[in-house]
Amino acid sequence: MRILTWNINSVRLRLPRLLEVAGQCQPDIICLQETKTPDESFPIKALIKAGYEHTHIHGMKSYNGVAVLSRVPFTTSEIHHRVGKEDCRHISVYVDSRKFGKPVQIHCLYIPAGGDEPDTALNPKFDHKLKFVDEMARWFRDNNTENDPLVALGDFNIAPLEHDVWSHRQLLKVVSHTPVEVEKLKGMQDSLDWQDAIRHFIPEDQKCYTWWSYRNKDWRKSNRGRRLDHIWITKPLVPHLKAHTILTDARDGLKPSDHVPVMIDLDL
DNA sequence: ATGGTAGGTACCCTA
Repeated sequence: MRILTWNINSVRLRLPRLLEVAGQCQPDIICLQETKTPDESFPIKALIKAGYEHTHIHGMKSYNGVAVLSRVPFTTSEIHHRVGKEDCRHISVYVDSRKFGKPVQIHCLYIPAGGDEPDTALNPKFDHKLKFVDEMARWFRDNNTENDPLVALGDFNIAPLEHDVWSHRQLLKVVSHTPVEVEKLKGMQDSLDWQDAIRHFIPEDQKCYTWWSYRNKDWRKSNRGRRLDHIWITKPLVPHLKAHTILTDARDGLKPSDHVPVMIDLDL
């Protein structure tokens, strides 16, 4: 089973790029963030036509929005409201698997970006981000065990490791790489002893990015990237993890998202 | 130290 996550930054504008990625990579399950559209204007027909007959979408006007598009059926699909808001940042689906006595849960997350100022007293968006990550940690721990097969993926808006950013030193005070966020994300990772599926393949001392700002003139040349998009799996899934792909080339071409798709293969 | 670009929307918000 091939699972892909992508912060698409408007699914309506990016539909041709999405169909291109789907055709090239043939993922079984596509998880999107920042779809930026209410469900009634989600381009669902084109995706069904492309083979993604099973859809779980949860969007709103202008901001946020998450979606799961699948070739395989779900047994359950859920919408989760976080930190007392209804801002379309967490949905989940359950997929049956022969390998486990219970379904595999897939959680599609769009963690708040957190604004510019890394100070909760001055910036409510940063406070919201930290509370969101805390709540995720608590919720995963309260609703599951480390023996359950779960996948958590999406735009986490945090680059936790030194080599998840182009300059550790220069980004220590930049939202996405501050010590307080990294500590919160560690708390979330500890909640179910989550394994970082991408760092399973790419050593921690090697640079790895999934996002490059639109503000850089030549993103490839300057290469000031960050690894904001993640795929985490619980321990029972680790023996089934076969491959990963970061579709860096998707940052090129006509009307690219500032994030690139990230993918894993699980034999389920 | 600053400002740079993109998307959606409605004249400004978020990233």
